[in-house]
Amino acid sequence: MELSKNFEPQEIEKKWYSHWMNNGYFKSVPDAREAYTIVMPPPNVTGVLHMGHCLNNTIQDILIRRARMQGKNACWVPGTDHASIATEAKVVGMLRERGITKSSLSREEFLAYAWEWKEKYGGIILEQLKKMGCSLDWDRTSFTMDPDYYKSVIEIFVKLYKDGIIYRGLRMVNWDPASKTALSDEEVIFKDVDSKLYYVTYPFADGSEGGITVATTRPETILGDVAICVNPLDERYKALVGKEVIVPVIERRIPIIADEYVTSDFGTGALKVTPAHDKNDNELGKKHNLKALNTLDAEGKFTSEELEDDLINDTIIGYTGIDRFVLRKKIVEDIDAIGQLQKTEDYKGQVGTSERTSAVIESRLSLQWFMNMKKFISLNPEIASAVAEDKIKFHPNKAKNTYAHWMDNIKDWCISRQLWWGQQIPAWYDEAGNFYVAESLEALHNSQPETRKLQLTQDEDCLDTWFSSWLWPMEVFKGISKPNNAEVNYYYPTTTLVTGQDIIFFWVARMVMAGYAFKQELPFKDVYFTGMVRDKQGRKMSKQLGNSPDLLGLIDQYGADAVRFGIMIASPAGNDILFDESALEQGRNFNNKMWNALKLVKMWEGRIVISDKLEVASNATEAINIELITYNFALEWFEAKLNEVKSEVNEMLNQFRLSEALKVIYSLIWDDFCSWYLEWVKPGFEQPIDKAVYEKTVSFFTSLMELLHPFMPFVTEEIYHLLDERNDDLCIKTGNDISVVDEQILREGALLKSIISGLRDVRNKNQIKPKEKITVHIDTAEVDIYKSIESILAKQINSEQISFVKEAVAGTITTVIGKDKFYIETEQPLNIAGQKEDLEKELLHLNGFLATVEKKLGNEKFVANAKPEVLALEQKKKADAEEKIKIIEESLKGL
RNA sequence: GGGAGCAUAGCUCAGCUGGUUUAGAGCAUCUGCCUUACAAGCAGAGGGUCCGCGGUUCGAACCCGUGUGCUCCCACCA
Repeated sequence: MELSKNFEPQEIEKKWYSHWMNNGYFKSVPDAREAYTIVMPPPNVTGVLHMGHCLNNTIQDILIRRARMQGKNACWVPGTDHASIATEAKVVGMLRERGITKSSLSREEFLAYAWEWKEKYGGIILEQLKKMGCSLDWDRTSFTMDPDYYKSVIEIFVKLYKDGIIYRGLRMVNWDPASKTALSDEEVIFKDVDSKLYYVTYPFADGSEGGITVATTRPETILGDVAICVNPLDERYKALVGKEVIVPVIERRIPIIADEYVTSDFGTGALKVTPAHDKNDNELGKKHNLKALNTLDAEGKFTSEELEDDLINDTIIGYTGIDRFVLRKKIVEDIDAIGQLQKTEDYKGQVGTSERTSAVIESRLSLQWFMNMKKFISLNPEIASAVAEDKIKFHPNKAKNTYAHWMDNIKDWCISRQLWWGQQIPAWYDEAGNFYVAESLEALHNSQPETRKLQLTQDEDCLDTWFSSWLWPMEVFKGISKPNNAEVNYYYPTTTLVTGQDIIFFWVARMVMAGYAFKQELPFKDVYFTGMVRDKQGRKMSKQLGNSPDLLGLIDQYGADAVRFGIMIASPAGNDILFDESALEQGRNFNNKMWNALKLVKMWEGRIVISDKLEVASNATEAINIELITYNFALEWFEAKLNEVKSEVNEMLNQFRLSEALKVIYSLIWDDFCSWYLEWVKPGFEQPIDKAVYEKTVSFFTSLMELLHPFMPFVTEEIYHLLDERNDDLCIKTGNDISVVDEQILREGALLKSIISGLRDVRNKNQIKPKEKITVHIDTAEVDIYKSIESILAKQINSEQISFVKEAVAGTITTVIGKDKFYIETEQPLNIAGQKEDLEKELLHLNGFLATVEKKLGNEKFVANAKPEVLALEQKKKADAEEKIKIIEESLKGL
């Protein structure tokens, strides 16, 4: 079969993915084997695959494929999250394009559109994961609004309500005016903004001269002011406390009060108090018994509904319906016009924005559902201790602190959202305003028959998305809807969770809570936190910057394996990765390298000769024996190298050091296998190859593919099948065991490599043409070792003859490698000065080195305190250095 | 404002228990090669004040202190 010049991934990827699927390799059912379970962090149904998903899912696939090849029952569960805010926003946007407003639709009509949208677009991201080679058990695909899942969420809500953990209350919440819903604290992102500090004077109500000046960043809330507050110790204002001032524009009389909360050295030391629009002001308001006057509606526009009628004047009526930011400018102008604006200063502040819509958050007084987190955690103390005590291990470990800190400072969780897309809150209101919580209306009627007579309407709101996703690891196995079923008992707790650090609070912490609270068990044993994928310059990837590459385009261009390689090779555990397309090129080149190695091996296929064993025959000629010894050396060396790397890789993967493991495999394949081993055993042009060498080579190559497969599944599966006739697939191959490493042969291999490199360097420096053959005379104490590597050495440095000598050979290039002297015969003119310079440079280095060692050994305290093995090592270093120095000095004399 | 982390070659990073040949890898760079698997390649080379300063130690990239510069998390001083 003719193999293409380069590896061509497209067809091969399609072929193998469907082959794996057709054979059901990714399916998992409980059996006697140990389970290895990963639940995929469910992407939003609105999502398209981006670099973050690519990193995250590549890591999961590596772990799951490795587990599968270790003979474990590997189960990786895919799915999507209904993502209430994000999806509802998309659907509203889609409807707007069709000229439909959400408000013109009933809840049922809107949800019909939403489901339609979900069916159409919701699966795209999962299809894209197939292109990456992700070995997910697709039969288990779940959705956080599947009927059973939905019911489970409701059930948990009712349970927590009955336990007194969920409550309803009027609180200051984070209000997103764009999506007109409350948000949890975690959904608010603070951003630095350049704003202004406006100094506004409130004149005294008694008509006396002057007034009190406050500094505010939010003049648009002035109409809701109910007091001015100063620090009780502030000498400037002490006398004014208790006086009344008049709010500009609205002309309301408000008192000056005192509270330690106010810092005297900020602004003017006087604070305007607006309990309806600021969390702190609200607290202050409660403490001092002040009214909260709301002046902004759900969309952040001015409303005068709560203002006293007799204060409403034409100016205020003119403000009606004006957006808060426009209103800010307008009010400032109006205050300036009446001479009460003292000055304006630039000010750097922070504003909270919505994680989903980026709208600036309003603090707003609102009736919402909350979860009492302190109480919840106190009932399930393992939530905090499991992570602290490493029952759940975080990688990197530092995430533990973040988790602990959040737990210690946890606040109540606002779980209601003013949205329709999501699990509707199972609470019903009667006409008197009482509410009843139950799984369903029917359940309510059954448990409280008297409610049958009431006119009940269900709460319009739905639950925070994370109130459903926290059940993910158990409910994908129906752990809530069908408690203790065989599947959940087998797969839960799951093994490893791979996710971004950014959702440690949103999701990871809450899954731990749910695990202990609802199943009395941890949800996973290890959590691998990935960093963020940034661009080459370290910037976050974002649509605005346009620096987010098109992942599918990259897969088309480089192949999925190359993309997986590229994202993994520069991906230190838990740190951000700087994505650079050149890493993908490296991956593509790596594919080609392996492909070309395959081509070489396949070329040998037709010219295999049999020599039964690679053993030195007593009756064979010396030349043949040397050849055999050489083959033996190469085979044994690579065998040892392979085993060494296998065990390193194993250790690294156990520690989640995936990037390092990949680097080690890359180097094993490219350097040790291709550059060294294959060159060593490669027969001359159109020469035969020994059967045993051929078979060993195929077996090595196979092992390499096995080792690499979790990282680069397609190319390895393809090569696996092209190497030999197979009736199995690499994807599910198990038993790539590690044998004992022969350390001695590894040392000899290292020596051989250093001599080859050293002599090639001599050739380069002396401008010996690649085609020119040289003759090498070696002065060494270890002729035996050289005998076993002689023919490899000769071939690798293009030498026609190697001989062993005991003294300098005249008219040759002299060099020293290790403790051996080499004399090279060449047709090129000798560059004595150059050789001298090199030797002297080496001598200088060795002398410097020797000096440091001698200094150590000359230090009595070192000799007295250092461990014996350290001392012995230093002595060996000294002896070695001295020996080498002697050899170089001798060589220098000979020049 | 509080906390965590980072700083090693041009770039991205290893360096795990302080001692393992006066610091390692990949990429990039330079030199020479179209050598019959591979120029998306081969061979070789150069490149470092381990952020500054101070300390502990027989010995420090590693431990401690301090300064500087970055990054992240938490916290609504209007």
